[in-house]
Amino acid sequence: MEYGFASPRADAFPAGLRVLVVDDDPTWLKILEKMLKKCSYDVTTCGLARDALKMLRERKDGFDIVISDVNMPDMDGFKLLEHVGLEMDLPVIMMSVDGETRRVMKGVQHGACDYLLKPVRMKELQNIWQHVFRKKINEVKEIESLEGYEDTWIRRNGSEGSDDGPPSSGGDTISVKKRKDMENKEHEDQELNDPSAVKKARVVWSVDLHQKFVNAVNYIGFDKVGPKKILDLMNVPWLTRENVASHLQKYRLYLSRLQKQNEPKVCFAGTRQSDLTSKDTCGSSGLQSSITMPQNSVATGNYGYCGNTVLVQDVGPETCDGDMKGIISFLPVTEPKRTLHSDAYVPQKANNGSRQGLTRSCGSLGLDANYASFDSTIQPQPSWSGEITGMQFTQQPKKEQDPYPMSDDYVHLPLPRTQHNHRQPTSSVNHRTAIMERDKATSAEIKALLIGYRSNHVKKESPTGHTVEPVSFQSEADIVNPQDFGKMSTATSGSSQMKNQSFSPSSISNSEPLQQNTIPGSGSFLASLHKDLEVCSFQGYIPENHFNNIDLFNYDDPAFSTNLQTHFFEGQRFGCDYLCESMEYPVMDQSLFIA
DNA sequence: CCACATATCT
DNA sequence: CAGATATGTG
Repeated sequence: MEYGFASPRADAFPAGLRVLVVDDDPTWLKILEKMLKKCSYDVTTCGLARDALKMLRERKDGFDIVISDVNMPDMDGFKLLEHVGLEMDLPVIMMSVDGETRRVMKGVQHGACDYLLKPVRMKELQNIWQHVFRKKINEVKEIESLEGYEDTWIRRNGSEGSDDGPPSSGGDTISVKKRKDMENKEHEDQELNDPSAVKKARVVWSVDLHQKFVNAVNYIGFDKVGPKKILDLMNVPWLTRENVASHLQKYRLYLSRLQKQNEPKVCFAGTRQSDLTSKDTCGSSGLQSSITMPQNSVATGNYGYCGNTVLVQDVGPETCDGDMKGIISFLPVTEPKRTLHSDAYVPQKANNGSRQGLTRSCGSLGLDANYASFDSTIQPQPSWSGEITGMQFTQQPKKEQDPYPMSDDYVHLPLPRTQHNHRQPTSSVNHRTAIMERDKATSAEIKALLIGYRSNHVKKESPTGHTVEPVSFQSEADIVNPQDFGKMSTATSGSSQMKNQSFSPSSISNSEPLQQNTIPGSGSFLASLHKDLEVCSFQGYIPENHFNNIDLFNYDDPAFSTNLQTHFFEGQRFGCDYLCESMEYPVMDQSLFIA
């Protein structure tokens, strides 16, 4: 079966993979070209990012993958990456001479599917096709995940503009549809001419969909969510308000359950983070935190499970340094959520009470304190939202139970995917049509590992039209002092405290940071989570490709991804560039990685 | 009537 | 259990 590669030589895949290499250094360009050709790839080189972009735009389906240098005079490699991610959803591999983590981090955050260090080795190039392949697979999965929607899904084809992706292997697509049609037919027979009697197709909240949902929720702000708003934000045509409402109901339930679980153990072990004002530049700080964190936690012996512990153990300290892969896996970034003013803890109607509490606590989970200071800034989202254990958004019932749409990159690189999924509001939605046979083995293995989140960014405007804080702000506030990670611990269920935060950055305290998840033995949630992690992540693969890390990362990643996405999205929305500058994702949800 | 929360059903 | 649907409220 073909994989939908537009490549003329799809049959010989990966030979013929169309690679676009962008590097301002002609020497490198030559070298790479040679190497790539040796791999039987169809190589196109380009010395200017601008030209590359132009080329890509002109020949939308002309390439399968892009390899770009980071440092280029005319256009920052990241910028290019960003554009590619947004406009054509192609896998992009970044490369540079130095492996400065911050840079790599940035690349990753911008959606690079891999990051190569020069000199690039043949072996690495030989394997780049994996990214393309993986992407294809993901696309397929995505489609599959829509099967549950029966006819509704068809609309996707029509309504969504698709710039995306290579023409699918229509055959499969069709077959998928066919099946649906059949199903519908059956129903129709029963309900014949009374359309009103027809039951609505059940919405299957795939990881993906859920992801969007969570994104929307976060975006709106926990205390302000409403089905309608979410629906709008999600921008999923066939979804109804009821669907969302229902899901929201479950979601809340889930969250409150979660909260309850952790609530009891309240304690303060957090340290004050007296001044966060340090003006660290994004990426770096995030990175730093992530990297250091493990060490700290280990050293400190504190709640070792500050998430990364697991990773630490597996990865080994060395990783904390040069090894990108390792680092990346630490990327427990999380992103602050913007909220209209969530700190304002506006008491709502009585019946909202519970929710409020929830909100609050969620906040606390995510270093709320840090964000609390700004009004319409960000708010950490309940990172655990939707992940793992509890709320199980459907694992697609269909074909093999691959619950998680694979994300592009996991298989071999530990890069969380951020990328290409972010689309401009307008161009939104990918249209994936390719369907291919799934590599069973692969999927089985990876299966639960990742939750590829695919973002779909939210719509354009904040519904309320409120403005967004300057990002820089965010950066400062969000940055988490690595040192504090080791000490994170529980806190009261934040609510009370949070709401009274005196919104001043300096007073930010970390006292109630990761509370819930961090709590030792705080319940089965953790326990089970841990188990899951172990089971899913390590089985069999540890030794390989940093899998362990990525696995972990992705595994519970919905939150992360969400965050990343959101953040990214915001970046786009608000201009963009801040992304590059303030991409730092505070480390936080390590709790999710509890060991 | 709408949007929402909540309860209950499937 | 997840999601749909019914009911009640503002």
